[in-house]
This record gives sequence, C-alpha cells and structure tokens, in this order.
Amino acid sequence: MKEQKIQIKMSKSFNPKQIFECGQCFRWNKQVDGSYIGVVRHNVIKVQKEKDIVTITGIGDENLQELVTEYFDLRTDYETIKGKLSNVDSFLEESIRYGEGIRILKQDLWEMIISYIISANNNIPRIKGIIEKISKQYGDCICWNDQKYYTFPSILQLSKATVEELRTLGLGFRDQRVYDTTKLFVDKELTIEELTKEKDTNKIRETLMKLPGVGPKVADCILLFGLHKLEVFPIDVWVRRVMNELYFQEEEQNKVKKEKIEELAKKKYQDLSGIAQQYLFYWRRETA
DNA sequence: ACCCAGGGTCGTC
DNA sequence: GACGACCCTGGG
Repeated sequence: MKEQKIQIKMSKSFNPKQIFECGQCFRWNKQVDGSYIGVVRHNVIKVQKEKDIVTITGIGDENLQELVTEYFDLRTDYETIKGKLSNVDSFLEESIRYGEGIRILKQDLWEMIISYIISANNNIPRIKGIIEKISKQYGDCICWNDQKYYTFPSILQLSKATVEELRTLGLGFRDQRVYDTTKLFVDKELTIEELTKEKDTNKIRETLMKLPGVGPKVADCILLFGLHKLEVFPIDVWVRRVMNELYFQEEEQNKVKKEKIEELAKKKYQDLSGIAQQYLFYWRRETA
C-alpha cells in the first residue's frame, strides 16, 4: 500500500474540527499538530487544513480522490444548503454561522448500525473508547508511519465476539444488543444490500427498528449518517434541549412531546432537517 | 465519597 | 402510553 495525497481548495464549507467533532462520527482523532486522523473502511486518512487548502494524505485499498469525494460528500454544494437554511429563522442562521464548516459524512452503514446501538444512554468519550476497543479486538490492523490503526470489524469479524467478550470491552448492557443484531446480519435475516436498495425512508426506519437496540433515535442516526437520508431529524437530549429553548420557551421544557418537535422540524427545515440538526447540535453542545 | 448525566431502548404496568 | 431499570465512566 502506497501513500496517497490530494489537496482541495475549500474556503468555508469544510472545517475539520467541525466535521469531526459535531457528533456524527466516532473514529476521528485530533493530533498534536491539529490535524485529524481517522479510519475509513480499509483506509487510514489524515486531514489538515491551512487557510483555504485542505490536504489529505492516507494509505489503504482505495483511490484517495474517489474516497474523499464520496466520504466528504464533495459533490454537494453546502453554500446553497446553508443559504436556504439561513433563511428559515435567525436561530438557525446563527448556528450555521457557528458551524459553517460542517458536512454530513457518508459513513459505512454497518459501522453506523453498531456504533449508534452503542451510543444509547452513553457519552461520546466512552462511545469512542468502546468502538476503538471493538476495532482493535476484531478488526484488521493497518500500520502507517509506525502507528497501528484498526478497521471497524465486518459482520463476520464481529460475529466471532461472545456476549461475555463484549461485556469485557465495556459495552455494559449494550453487549446483548450488539450480539443479537450481529447474529441477525450474519444469519442474513437482514442484509446491508437490502437496506441500501430500499428507497422509502420510512420503510427502512421500520426495518431498522426491528433490530435489538435500535429505537427511533438510533434508527434516525443510522438513516442520516449511514444512508445519507438528509430529511431525518434525530432527537437526542441535546437537540431536544436546544429546540425547547428556541421554540417552546413558554411550555414546560423537557415535557414537550417528541412529536411536536418532529413536526416543527419538518415544517421549518423540510428535506434538510438532518443538516439543520447537526448545526443545532454542534452549536448547543459547544456553547454549553 | 457521592451524585448525576450521558447522541435511548426495553420490559412491565 | 407512561415509568423505571439498565452498564459504565467522567465530571461536579
């Protein structure tokens, strides 16, 4: 495997810190020099931005240019999207100014399913730690610049894990859920291809929610981050908080029904709800 | 030391 | 439909 390198000129709609720390991904880590290194499928990639130039280097089994164009969704014009969403209201406009360099990554569906099952009632540092341990234990090792990196385990690789082993890795009560969901996939009761092929978002959501550990919130995250369904609006504690503060001040905060928040998001943000959600989530968390 | 919250889901009432 | 339990960790 030979190291590859590409450079892209990107002024506003690409900020590594915002992309990797807005909560959509768990496998990117900040380096001492300010760059970020992550594992994408069987590739290790380093991203650095100086002024308007994004420099990306990496090794792996894919063409870096193609991988980057796809993974970072570079064919989508975020300036247009931000323009549309900024017109919705001044709250969203402010959150967009704050996170103007966010992009929704096109991440691996299988990895998203397991990652977001692990995310349930959990905090981000711990989620990252667990996923790292799972990868180290069951994934493949890639060595780059004398450092070892581990790919996220395939269905087959993860199916080798027992519930007890998963518990040892710190999954807590999520061990059985990850085990059962993996078994379901390894037995081909459900396949990644089926999920990818289906176009109807609601049908996919229903299917996903049959998986152990997948409820409405996790299903929405899988749809948004694993299948790039930009119209879904995952509601977690932070999004609920920010939506309550912005739009439901009069009412008893935290008692606003989830359905009311969903309805409002759909009305205001429409087919871009998922992107709006990321700006709001990042804004509320970073300014907490 | 103690308590609380964390990108929720599940079983039970 | 509402309610509590759930494993574990970091932060107050």
